[in-house]
Amino acid sequence: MQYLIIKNAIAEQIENGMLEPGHKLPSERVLADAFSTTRITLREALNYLALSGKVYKEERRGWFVSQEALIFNPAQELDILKVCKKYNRSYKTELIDSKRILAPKMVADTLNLPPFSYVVMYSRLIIIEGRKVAVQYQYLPEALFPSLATMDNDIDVISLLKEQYLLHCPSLRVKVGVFPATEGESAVLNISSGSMLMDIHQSAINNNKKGYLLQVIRCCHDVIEIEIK
Amino acid sequence: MQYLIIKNAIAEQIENGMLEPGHKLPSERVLADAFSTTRITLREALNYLALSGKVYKEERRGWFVSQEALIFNPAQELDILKVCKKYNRSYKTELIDSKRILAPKMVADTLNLPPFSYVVMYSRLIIIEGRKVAVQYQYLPEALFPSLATMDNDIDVISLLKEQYLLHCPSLRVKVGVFPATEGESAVLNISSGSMLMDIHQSAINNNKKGYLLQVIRCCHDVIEIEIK
DNA sequence: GAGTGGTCTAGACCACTGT
DNA sequence: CAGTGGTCTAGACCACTCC
Repeated sequence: MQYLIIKNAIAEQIENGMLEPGHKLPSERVLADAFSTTRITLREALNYLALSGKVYKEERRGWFVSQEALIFNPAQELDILKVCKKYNRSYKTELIDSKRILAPKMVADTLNLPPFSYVVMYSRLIIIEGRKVAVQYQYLPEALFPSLATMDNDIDVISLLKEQYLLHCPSLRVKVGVFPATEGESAVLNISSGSMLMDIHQSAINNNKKGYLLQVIRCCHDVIEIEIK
Repeated sequence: MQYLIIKNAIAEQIENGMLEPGHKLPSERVLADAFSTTRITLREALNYLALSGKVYKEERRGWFVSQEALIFNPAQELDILKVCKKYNRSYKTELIDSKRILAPKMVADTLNLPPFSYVVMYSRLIIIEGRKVAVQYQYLPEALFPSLATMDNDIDVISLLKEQYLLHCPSLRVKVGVFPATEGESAVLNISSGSMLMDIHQSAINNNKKGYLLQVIRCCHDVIEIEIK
């Protein structure tokens, strides 16, 4: 199988440090020529390489060498940017949207909200080392955070929680899966529609079974490794 | 984009119950004809559909409709077959291999073993509803289970642990990721080389920091959803 | 042995990116 | 505007599965 040979050849170049994290690979046509094959076969090799987390693709921009994965413990940590800091990675977030909505079923179920509850939702784009790597959604029940309903601006949800609630919360409930990107996520992350994202749900529930935060992180799978201790 | 239209059309058939879990889809050539396209484009649609966990492929056998995912809590449960029982799914395991080996670095690190420790390793194939869905590896330090070294046969590791150790273990340490199948795994699972598998590491460490089990489950990603409470 | 999926060729056109 | 990736066509041959 030619595509496996090509995949391994490129993987070796990366492991030997010939291609540094973040760098762009030569264009598909150049690589196809170099391996005396067609673009279809070459793309097959790159797609498999991407599954292994060694390279990633940005829509219409090309293929890039992945950084080493960040190890993240979603049962104890809400703030993924803190992990970036630990790894000395540059990072940035951008507010995509914030709004007050009727709690969707998934949110209401997770946070044990009564019917017709409103939640405030923030969605943010997470950018690490200049790469758009994840979308983060935070849902806060309006009943517990009445002041939020009147705020349009970005706020630091995690600090807010720490002040008000987090001390009473022994640990987070976590759900992890792998699901394809929605249209919207593909657009903001610059990835092809339907690519696979790692899906991390973290919910903070107090001892009275009241949920005060659901955070959903949808992240390119080569970026994060999950470890729960 | 034609392939997205095809993907959605097939997804709709599944959601409407026209295609039942476990059933085989028509052949690629038939489907390509039905959508007036080429096999390449049709395969692209199916590949994306597979990412979303709605269908899966068996090597050279065809495409099948996925079952609903099992929800599994790896922080509290070692035995995935118990979960099958809960969901009323038929299941079976087959011993692939059992041997005594020098602990690989990953195992020694996880279980805090001294250099040159031996471990006993069992690998098993997990079959649910007739489908080969996962490979399970169990590593037990020989020092803690001296009787195992002389045994060739299959044993129920989980029962053994429960008897000897598990009562002292408050919870398991878990690591989750997404990694491609190795050659060997592809072969036993009947999936294409390099397809994506969900990777679940569970380690049982006692209060003296002695590790007495590392279990690694490598599972088709449409089969399991992970939930940690 | 017929049919299937796995792999590959050799092109093509379009929309978009980067300069 | 040149070059890139995204998508698609219309074939082909092989190895394997299933009957």
